[in-house]
Amino acid sequence: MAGRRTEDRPLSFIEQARRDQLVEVTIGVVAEHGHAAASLARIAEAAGITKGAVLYHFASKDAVVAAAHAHVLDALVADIGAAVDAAPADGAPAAYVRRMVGHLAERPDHARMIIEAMIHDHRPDSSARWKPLATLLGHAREARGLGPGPDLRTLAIITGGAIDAIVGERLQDPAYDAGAAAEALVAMLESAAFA
Amino acid sequence: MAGRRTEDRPLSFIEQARRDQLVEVTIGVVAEHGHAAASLARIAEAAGITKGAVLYHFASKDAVVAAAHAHVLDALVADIGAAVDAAPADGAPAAYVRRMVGHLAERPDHARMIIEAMIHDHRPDSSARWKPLATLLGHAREARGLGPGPDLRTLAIITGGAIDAIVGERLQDPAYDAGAAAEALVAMLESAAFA
DNA sequence: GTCTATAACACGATAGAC
DNA sequence: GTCTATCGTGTTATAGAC
Repeated sequence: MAGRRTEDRPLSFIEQARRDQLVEVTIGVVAEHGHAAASLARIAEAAGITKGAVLYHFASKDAVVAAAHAHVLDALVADIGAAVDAAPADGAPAAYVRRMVGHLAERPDHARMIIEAMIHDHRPDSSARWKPLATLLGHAREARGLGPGPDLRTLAIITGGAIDAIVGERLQDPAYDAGAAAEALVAMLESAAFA
Repeated sequence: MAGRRTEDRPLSFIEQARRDQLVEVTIGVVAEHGHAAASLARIAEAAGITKGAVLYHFASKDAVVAAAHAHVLDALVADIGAAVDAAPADGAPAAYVRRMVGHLAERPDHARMIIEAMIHDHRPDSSARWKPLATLLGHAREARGLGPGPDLRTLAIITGGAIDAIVGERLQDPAYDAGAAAEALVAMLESAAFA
């Protein structure tokens, strides 16, 4: 054991910097080659160091990829959370859709990383995906003084899938106007939810 | 070269049967473990033969998986094509959505195989996905005597993504009513396309 | 803190026995 | 037509030099 980290002592500044760098290049590698082809050798090469050095800073290859995944997910929830909090209750669903599309369209690497991660653990609790939007839709309906309407779970699932497809199209065709598509989706969603 | 097939002579009946069996088990293996983990060894084990025997019937591992992919795709397009052809022009988009959700909900293995395949070649021409539905929407609009409306490409992309999400939810929660979700989606689509 | 060297294994594919 | 045995490569991870 040549000094390999096992304890939970605080990270030194330079060690934190190395980890940040590795997370950064791992996002790029996964985005470009996919999760399956993101080998330790490729990550190390992209970072300009050796495989052994990577495994000094992280316990395993999966730990590197998990850290990269957590990083992009944190950025996503922070951005969407701020946008939703800044919107009035009856406009929160629209803000959610707009910011989700905007965030991922602005960060193609993050979008691809999230897609790859959703694929890799192929038993993700899908309710984690649609619950937040379903909750926002429920509150928005209350704020507008409306009674019960169409199934919010289905509405949230449809909207989530539509967001993925818009972002995916934008990834493949950078000329595609994802913002306009988001507006079309918002119009469809509000017309269905607040009919 | 121990008799390995390289020519295009017709397949014998038993050879065709072996290929069909291998395609069948490969669909199951890919659906369960994912494309990346669908190794030659696993496919061979699932079929009850050895790796060498698999590679006698197919030129490579990729050829086995490609054959399995082609099989599920053929079944999909045949089923959806028949449903669309049987519907009137102004009802074709609804028939497309209903049959797509129905077909994939009834065949979880096929659905997972298609998902995995879309992931694997991660530069698929996405227009192949939305063009057919966009065309149906255009014809339906003409059949109803309507003028130009919202962007059909975006409408088709949104609908396609929503279908994927509904099928995905159904895969994870077999109790989820995919049929009702398809009806909700059809209502949203028609209200947006034929407004 | 980073390196080299290597262990131990899974992969796809081929060769040749039977 | 199917087998065993094997080659060559790529993989994660560890051990130990520096």
